[in-house]
Order: sequence, then C-alpha cells, then structure tokens
Amino acid sequence: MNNSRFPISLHILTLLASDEGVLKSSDHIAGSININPVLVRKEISNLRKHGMIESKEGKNGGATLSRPANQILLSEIYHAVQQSSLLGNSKNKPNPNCPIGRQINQHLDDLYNELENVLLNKLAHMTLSDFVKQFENQ
Amino acid sequence: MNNSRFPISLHILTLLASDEGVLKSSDHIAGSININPVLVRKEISNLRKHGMIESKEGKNGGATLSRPANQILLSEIYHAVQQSSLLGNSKNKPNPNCPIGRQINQHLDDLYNELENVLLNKLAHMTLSDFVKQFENQ
DNA sequence: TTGTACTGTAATAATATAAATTACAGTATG
DNA sequence: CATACTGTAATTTATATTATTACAGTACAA
Repeated sequence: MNNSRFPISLHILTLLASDEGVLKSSDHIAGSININPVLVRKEISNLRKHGMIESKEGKNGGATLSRPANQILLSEIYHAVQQSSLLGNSKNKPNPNCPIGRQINQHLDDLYNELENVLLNKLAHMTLSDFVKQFENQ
Repeated sequence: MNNSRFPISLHILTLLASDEGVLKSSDHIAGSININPVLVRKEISNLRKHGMIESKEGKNGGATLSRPANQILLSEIYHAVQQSSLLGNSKNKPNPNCPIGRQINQHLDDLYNELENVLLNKLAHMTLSDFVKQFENQ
C-alpha cells in the first residue's frame, strides 16, 4: 500500500454516502479531495468494477453508491485498491546462493499474508456507514 | 510503509540471528540481500539506535545482535523502520470549505491508528527467533 | 607504524513510482 | 445540436526511493 489510493477511494465513498442517491460529478469530488479530476474518475472506474459505485455518463451524470453504505465494508475498499502487499513487496531479489537469501521471500510473503488477514478481519467489521457516522454535521 | 525498509531490516536481523555471536560485514549482508552496502549500513545504524544491533568499526568489524533473537519482537522492527502510516499518509490537503474534506484527515488518522494497533499487537507476539526457525538448513 | 579492511555518514546521481495534465472520443440531456 | 458530463490513453511533471561516489575515522595485524 504505497500510495494514497485507499484514502482517495474512502473520501469518494464518504462523499457519496453523505448524500445518498445524489449523483456527484468527478469535478465536484476532486474539489473536495483537492486532486485532479482524472484521478477521481480512475478511482471511480475501479470502485465501479468492484461493485461499490454506479456512474452515469453525459450531462447531469456522475457517481453514486450502488448499495446502502451500511452494506459496504471497508475491507472491500482495501481489496479494491490493493496492489502491492502491506509492508512493501518482496521486490528485492536476494542472492540465491545464500541459504537465507534463497528462502526469505517465501517467508516474508507468508508473514505479510498472515498480517494482512488480521487487518482484513478488522476492516471486515467496519462499514462505510460506521465511518461516515463519525462526521459531524457542519 | 512505502518502501522496503521492513524487509531489509528483517533480512539483516535474520542473517545475524542465523549465526549468532559472529560479526558480519555490511558488504557480506548486502551480498545476500542484493542491495547497496551503504543502504545496509544505514539500516544497521537505525537498528543500532533502536537497540537491536551492535556494531564494531575497523578491520574485522561488522554487526551482531545485541540480544538473543528470542528477545527481539517483530513489532520492534516495525517501529524502527516505520515512517508514514500504514495505508498511506493523509498527505492530501482536502478542501477546508467542504464539510467532509474539513474532517476527513482526522477520521483517517483515527482509523489508521486503530488498524496499526491491531497489526502491532500481532507483531508483538512474534519474535525474530520464531521467524528464523522457519528457515531450513540448506 | 603503517597497510588493510572495515564502519559511518554526507552528498549526489540515477531510477522508479505517483500524480497532474492534456487531449479527445463518447454519451445523455434539455 | 450545444452543453456538461464520463471514460480512458498518452504524456509530462513531481516526488520518493535506491544506488553510487567520496572520504574521514577506527581497529587490527604484520
């Protein structure tokens, strides 16, 4: 998880959940996050592929949640944006002639998977709705 | 955790633990990880500051564990290399005029802290010794 | 007492990754 | 059919990571 895709996706979903049923444009969302609208559209495209968002093209188009916020788990968002593993991929190519180097990537992968499961288990008990409820009406 | 400092530090410590009491040079360690020796020395310097490693300068110098491997927790290693937060820092600067944008970084930070605690709790129950035991003698 | 093999660390260069920007075809609406 | 959007590709720019160079300092051993 080396970039800010998780916070961006969560921000998008939070905006949509805070005004459920209303279509929001990528420009409007980008204005709230303060990033480029194209990045927002990319993340929306990704969230759509993962079944959390629906979007409508054309004039007055935009994005909206495809399900109630209390049926969207934070673990789903994590899965949707996850590319590399948690603590940094084992992208090193250790020396295969070293008994440690030869085996370490496998053991690192096992460790990461174990940690990731712990994290996902936690996130699977939190809904988007829980997250949005924390926001005060200001 | 956006770089590979955790795997590098764990690799260094694994090498030292696999041959406890013996001084290993940064060149030798770098050869196993297959990275630049200066990076290894930087990580060793960091691990030394965090009390996990001792090192000796000069000819025949090198690094060694400062405690038995069963007294080094993986959570300590995590702490030693940790810079940014888990899922990507809230480095975005959302629009303060948006009710969601204004509050989201605080809620993201809270969420990250909660997740990080779960992770650290898991890592605090794993020792370097446990990790090294997995390696087969080849 | 001096050559050698190391550490420690700063400064810089190279590379990889992420983010912003530009561009434009496609779509729905009024 | 003009307008306001989405969708997506291509490119540029910015930022972060990693490698490299350089060199002073230290300990050992002949």
